[in-house]
Amino acid sequence: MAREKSGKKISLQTVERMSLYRKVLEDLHRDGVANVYSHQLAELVRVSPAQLRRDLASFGSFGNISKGYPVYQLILTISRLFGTDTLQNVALIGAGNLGRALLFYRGFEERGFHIAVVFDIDAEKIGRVFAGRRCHHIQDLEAVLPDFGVAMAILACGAQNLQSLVDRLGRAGIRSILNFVPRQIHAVAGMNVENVDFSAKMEKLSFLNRYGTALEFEI
Amino acid sequence: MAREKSGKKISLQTVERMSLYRKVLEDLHRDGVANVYSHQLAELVRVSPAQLRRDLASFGSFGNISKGYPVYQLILTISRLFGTDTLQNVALIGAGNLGRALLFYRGFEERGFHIAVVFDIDAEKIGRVFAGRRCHHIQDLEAVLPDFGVAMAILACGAQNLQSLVDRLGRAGIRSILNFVPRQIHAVAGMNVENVDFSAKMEKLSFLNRYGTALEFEI
DNA sequence: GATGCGCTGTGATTATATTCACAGTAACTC
DNA sequence: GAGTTACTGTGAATATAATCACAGCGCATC
Repeated sequence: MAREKSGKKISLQTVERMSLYRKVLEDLHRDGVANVYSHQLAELVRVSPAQLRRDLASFGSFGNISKGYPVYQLILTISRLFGTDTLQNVALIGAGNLGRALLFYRGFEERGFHIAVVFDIDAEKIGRVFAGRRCHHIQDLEAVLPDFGVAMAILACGAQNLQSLVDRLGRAGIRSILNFVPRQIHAVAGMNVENVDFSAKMEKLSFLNRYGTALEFEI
Repeated sequence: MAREKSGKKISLQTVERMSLYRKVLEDLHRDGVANVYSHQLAELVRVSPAQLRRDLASFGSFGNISKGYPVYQLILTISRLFGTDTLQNVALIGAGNLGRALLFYRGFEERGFHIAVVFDIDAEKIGRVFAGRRCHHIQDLEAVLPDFGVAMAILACGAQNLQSLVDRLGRAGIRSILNFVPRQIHAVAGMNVENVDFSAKMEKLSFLNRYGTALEFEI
């Protein structure tokens, strides 16, 4: 949990919502909107106005009391908060179907992340170039990584020896991992892990389909 | 929020953790483990033993007081809770890079979801077969969907006219949407939406890299 | 320059989630 | 069959998150 210098905590849930806010603020900016009131923005992201105001206030006050919040400036402030106001290099482990889809995905670049280097274990893929990036063998991780100054890695590889790969990444200076592999991995000291599990989301949706509207839940 | 017949609520956070539990329970089952204690399972998913016990207790008691929890039976119970003990058909909208990666992804099938039908807007793709599934034009949504009995859809398409597509899906009987498009969409009445936003997760990680360990947070 | 309006930021309150801690008990020992 | 151990399930306590509600203010209007 990060703290402001005044000692106020900023919760991770607030940080997650901040991504949402930024997303719709980008839309508003595209549409030429210069200022927005908390109740308008809150309506767009389906959050209560009070919560929005508290979230934004948690890292300083930005709202003009009669104009609302300045759209563009808020985008910049949130980007700075994330550290995505400048592009940062990330590494991709695994050039399978998902890995290659991520390489071609433009959303990362738009939000400040550049996949700079790719690793795989499949000899057939080594040396090939995917969307402008050459694929290296995972053996050469320690040798190649320093050239790119990456602090974050995306895991889209197979599940074999996953944890030892994570440990290795930690030793090689990786501080954060976005994990697409549906296995539980354990962060080494000081490392942060976020899991993306499509199926888990589907399971939640399937649960909601069954019990979400009917309030009685039978075993 | 679903309720048990006794009136106890089961929270969505509990449901999300249930996916984690099931994942590591599958691992244990593969390894031939028959029973597991709450503190062991809790350690594996990095959750407190008390929370694990409360989560599991929230839909009935299952633990044997001296053997712990029966691994296989718990997997079955959680599957039933999700409604994934039988395979269910889902629709995929968008056969771009991401959509095709999802078609080839085996994780869905393993967890009870079968992508049965694919739609796209790109004339070049209509009629082609991806991983055994023929791609239909999005125009034919209403005509084709009923053949497959799907209640869930995965959105992996472009952002244009996204909300009207969502409305259309709702009218065509889709009750849940897994949305990969990084735009905010609004569910119609009775519909559930889950968003998957890779970049948002990266933003959170990037934030943690900056402020996660150092507790002081400067504007 | 006085009045009114409607906004933000935030203390106080309520709701929700997590942890603590222990009663109750099955299995195992002697 | 009495004693010991170590577990589960759960009421009580705590911590965290969300909401309410309002003071205080900038701007518009007259």
